[in-house]
Amino acid sequence: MRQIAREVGVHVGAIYNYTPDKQSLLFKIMLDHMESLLVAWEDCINHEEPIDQIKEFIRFHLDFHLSKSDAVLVAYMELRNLNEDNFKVIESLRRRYENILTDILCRGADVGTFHFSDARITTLAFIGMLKEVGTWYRPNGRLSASQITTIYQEMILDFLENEKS
Amino acid sequence: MRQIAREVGVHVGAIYNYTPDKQSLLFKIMLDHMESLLVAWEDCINHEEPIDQIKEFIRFHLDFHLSKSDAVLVAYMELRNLNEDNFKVIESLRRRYENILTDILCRGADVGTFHFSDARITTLAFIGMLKEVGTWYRPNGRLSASQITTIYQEMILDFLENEKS
DNA sequence: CTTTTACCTGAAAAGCTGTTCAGTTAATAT
DNA sequence: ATATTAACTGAACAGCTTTTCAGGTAAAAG
Repeated sequence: MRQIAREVGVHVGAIYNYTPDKQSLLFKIMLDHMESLLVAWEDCINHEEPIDQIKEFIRFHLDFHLSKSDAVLVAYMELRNLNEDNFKVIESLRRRYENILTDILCRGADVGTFHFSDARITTLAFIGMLKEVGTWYRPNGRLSASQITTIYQEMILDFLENEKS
Repeated sequence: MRQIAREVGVHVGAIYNYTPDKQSLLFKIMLDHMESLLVAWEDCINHEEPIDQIKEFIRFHLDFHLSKSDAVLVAYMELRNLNEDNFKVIESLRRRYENILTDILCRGADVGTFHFSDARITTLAFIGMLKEVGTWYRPNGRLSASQITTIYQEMILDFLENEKS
C-alpha cells in the first residue's frame, strides 16, 4: 500500500478513501481487467467464418495482452492472493473468456472446417501457447507483435485444418 | 520462515543453521529443481528418431511437472523474488531446458520429418501448451495424466508432420 | 569421564505490514 | 461570506517479518 501511495504521489492513508482494504483493491483491479477483456472482445468485428473468427481471436488476444502487460502480470500472478469468494468470481470470468475460443472451435468443427480430438484440451492448449508469449515478448525483440501474430495465426490454422488430428 | 519452521517442526532460529538467509533458501530450492529436471532428462532413454524423441519429451515433461506440482509452483511463481544474479542463473537453466526441445525440432526438420516456420517460436508455443496443463490438471479430473499425454503427443505430432506449416 | 560437535531453543532486535483517525486544506454549494 | 463536502496529512497502532545470538541439550569423539 505504501508503494502504491508513493507511486501515486500521496500519503498511505489517502488510499483508504478509495478502497476499504487491500483485498478489495486487488479484486477491483482484477475484476476491471477481466471485464474490460470481455467487453473489448464484444466490441470486435464479428466475422462469419470460423477461420476468420479464430484469426481475429488470436490477433485480439495478443494485442490486448501484450499492450497491457502490467495488468496481465497482476491478473496471473496475484490469483492466489484473492480470497475464496473473489477467486471464484475471477475464475468464472476467465472461464467465460476461454469459452469464447471453445465456441469458435466447435462451430468450426460443426461445419467441417476444423479438426481436433477434444475441444476443451485444444482450447487450453491454444490459451497456453498465447499466454506464454507474454513471458518472452519484448517490444524491441527479434519479432514484432504483428509478426508474432501472423506466425501464431498460421500455426494454429495449420493445426486446425489438418485432417489427421 | 516461521511457516516453514512450523511445517518442519522446529523453531525459526534453527533454519539458519541450514541457510544464511531467505533468498539463498529460495535460490537453492529453485536451483535444485531445475538441475533435477535437467538430470532427469539426461537419464531418459535417448531415442534415435525425432518422432520418438519428441514423444518422449512430452511424456517426460508432463510426468515430471504434474508429479512435482509444489516445486513447479515455486519455480514459476517465485521467479520475481530472486535477486538479479540468482535470476540469471535460473533463467539460463530454463533456457537450457527449452533448447532440448529446440534441438529435437531442428533435428526433425533437418531429416525432413518436421515442418514449422520458426524453431524458437515453435519451442515456446509447445512449452506454453505443456506448462498450461499444470494449471488445470487434477488427479481425479476428466482425463488421466496418461490420457492427457497421449492427446498432447498426437496434437504436437500432427502439427509437426503437417507439410503446410 | 570429559570434551567437542551438532543442533536447537527462546527471546529479542530492527524494520516492514495493513489499517485507523483526529485534524488540516481546498474546492463546492448555499 | 458561510457552510458543507471531499480529499489528504501525519502520526500512531498492532501485528507480522527476517535475522541474530547467548545459552541449553544430547550425541559422538577423545
